[in-house]
Amino acid sequence: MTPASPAGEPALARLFAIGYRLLIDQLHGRLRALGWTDVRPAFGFVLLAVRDQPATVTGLASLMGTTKQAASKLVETMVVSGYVERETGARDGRQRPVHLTPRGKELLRAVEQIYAELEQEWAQVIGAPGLQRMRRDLVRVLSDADDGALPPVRPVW
Amino acid sequence: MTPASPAGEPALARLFAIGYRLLIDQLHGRLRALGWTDVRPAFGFVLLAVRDQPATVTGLASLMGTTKQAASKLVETMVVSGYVERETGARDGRQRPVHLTPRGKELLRAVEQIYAELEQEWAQVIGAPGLQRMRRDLVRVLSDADDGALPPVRPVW
DNA sequence: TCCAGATGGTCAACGAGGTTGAACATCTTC
DNA sequence: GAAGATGTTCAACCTCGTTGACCATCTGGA
Repeated sequence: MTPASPAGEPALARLFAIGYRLLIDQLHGRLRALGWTDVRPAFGFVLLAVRDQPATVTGLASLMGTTKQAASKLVETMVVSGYVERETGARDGRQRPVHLTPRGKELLRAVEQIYAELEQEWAQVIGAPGLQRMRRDLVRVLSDADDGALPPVRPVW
Repeated sequence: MTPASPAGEPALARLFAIGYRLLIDQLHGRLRALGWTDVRPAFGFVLLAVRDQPATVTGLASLMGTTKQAASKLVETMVVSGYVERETGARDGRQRPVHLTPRGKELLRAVEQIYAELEQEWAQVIGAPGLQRMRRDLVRVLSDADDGALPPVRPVW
């Protein structure tokens, strides 16, 4: 549902949906142009989550707002593509922490590079301060709705 | 993909995704509480599109950024639920324009009421001017990317 | 110490909601 | 008037999520 606002201005919900799609599509378009052809939108969540330290499947699931099963499938896909690996022998024997492979780190670098360019292009339209204000206000209102922390996202689409 | 920004601030793409989900989930939660239990997120696109005049299936598809087949299925679902009807005997005999039923108008009213409340609540956190600025900047940057008009959204999720 | 319950992970079956491909009716144009 | 374009729908399929069941491992209290 993306209703219009009272005054006939486009609803924020609709604008968010369009903005998300636009950024994601552009990011993946440029990734594809660079040869990264097997990257799914949801990969980004995992890449970032395991960027600095390994993460468990359950942790990923709660981060993304999906079930453990869905997160497990996603990890499996990324393992097959060679972006992450499952560890064995963690302190807690039930866990199978996930970490980046060298290829995964390469992809992460490409993603960060491209995404920075995209936000840069936005800054050229609404100005860098406008961009920062938008980010700050969004963080404020979204964490307010979830007592202080950013809620999970479902990487649907 | 929703990478982090250079400085470690949350990526706009992620914030948009969270914001969209939040608004949509809250809207549907309140709709459900009022007894509207068979409303799917994508219904909103159709409700608004046919608000003032009928729309064709093809028009709805291009508005939402999906195939005509998907739009046709969506319309069929809404017909079954009693929110819209297909017209017959349009000027162009191929078309079967879709318009709101009384029940559909009722739902539209409820949606607009609730959605206005939600944006109102946002305004209480970031201020009405902040909300308007966010909307204005989003419209600016999004229509800039699509030569002047707001691009379609895929109502996935 | 040991067992009941909680937690991490995966397999299997299923469902929602999109896509592609094909068919058919109607319009448009030369 | 016939050839192609356009509007709509049917059918088959695919992706990616869910629920339900199951197993392995950890943890806490009797």
